[in-house]
Amino acid sequence: MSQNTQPQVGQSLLFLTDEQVRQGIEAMFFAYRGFTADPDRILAKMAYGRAHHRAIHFIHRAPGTTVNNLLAILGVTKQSLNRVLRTLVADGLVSSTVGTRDKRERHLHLTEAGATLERALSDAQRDRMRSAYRAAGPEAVAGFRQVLEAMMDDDMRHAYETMKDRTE
Amino acid sequence: MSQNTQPQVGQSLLFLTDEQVRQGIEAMFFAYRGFTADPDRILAKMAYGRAHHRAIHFIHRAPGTTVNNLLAILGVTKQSLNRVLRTLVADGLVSSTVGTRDKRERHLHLTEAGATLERALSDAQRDRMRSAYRAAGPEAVAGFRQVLEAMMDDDMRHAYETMKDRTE
DNA sequence: CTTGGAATGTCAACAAGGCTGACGTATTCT
DNA sequence: AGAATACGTCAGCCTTGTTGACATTCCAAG
Repeated sequence: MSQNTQPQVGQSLLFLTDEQVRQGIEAMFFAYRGFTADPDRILAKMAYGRAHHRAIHFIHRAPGTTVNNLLAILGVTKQSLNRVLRTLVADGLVSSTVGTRDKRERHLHLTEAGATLERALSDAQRDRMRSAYRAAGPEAVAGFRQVLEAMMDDDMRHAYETMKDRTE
Repeated sequence: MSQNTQPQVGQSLLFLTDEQVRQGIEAMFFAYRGFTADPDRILAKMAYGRAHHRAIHFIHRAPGTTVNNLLAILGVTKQSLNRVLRTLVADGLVSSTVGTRDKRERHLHLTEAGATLERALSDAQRDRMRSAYRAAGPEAVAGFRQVLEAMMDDDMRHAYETMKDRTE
């Protein structure tokens, strides 16, 4: 674990000290708390949690997505997602319509009310992200994204790239 | 990645499109999953969860820390932390000793067994972080850290800086 | 046409890990 | 002496994850 005691190795190796890496780990931990803090505050006022936010986010992002697809993106069991989805449908934030080609599938869309909540949540989260971006600058943002992408599991990176490409 | 096709407009405004920011949000979501995946696998084999990992991590990081201090860093209630701490002490991974200066305080340390688990967990997590760092390169890492720091709440940034400085 | 399998949904039970509120005990500070 | 602090604990609640079992609906292959 304790590599890099030789001085001449150059940054390409030197910057990877355990200490450096662990600071990254802690930064990730603390930053994720900030990342979720604002939407969490909004959600707490209603009877919703982070799971509802995630569902709403990705339904907004990929309208008409199927339950199975959403399952894969969110990485939870269908029972777990179903509980969340049921309340969202019951509360009129999400519509679940039977598929036309394959009637076993349900296609999920946000209703007006759902879209309104989505906007409130993502505005809050984007504001923080935007000011972090602004504070750090464009090059930092590029690096930020590069490291995050390299940190993902392969299948998650694939899901991420797919969604990314949809709007580029 | 493909904004800024107009060269002269200036990155300072252009790079902050909603789309760009939202991709950052999703990158953060997917990356955090990768970030926790490896330790989670280890912890699942024992009867432990992410909460135990966090406690162990910060006790390792700040040996002798008090319960109150740990509370503040982790951002949970003492009841919640106590539940975790109780099992860790009972299992002989953490020692809790009465303070010398102030006998109300308990100072927390990892035992040998606790340190061994800590190493296993952080090795797994560091490996992923390290390879992400390596893939992205030193400048990307600097940017990554800058954005994360800008994303934290003020008090968390303070806690983070304090711990960072301890070893610099 | 029947049957097997896939996609979806539902019910039940359970666990982790957050939370609040209340209370008790040491200890320290004022 | 009395207030404040640090810690532990009991009890109860919530969200969100898990398994397991089972029904329904539909597609497709035999």
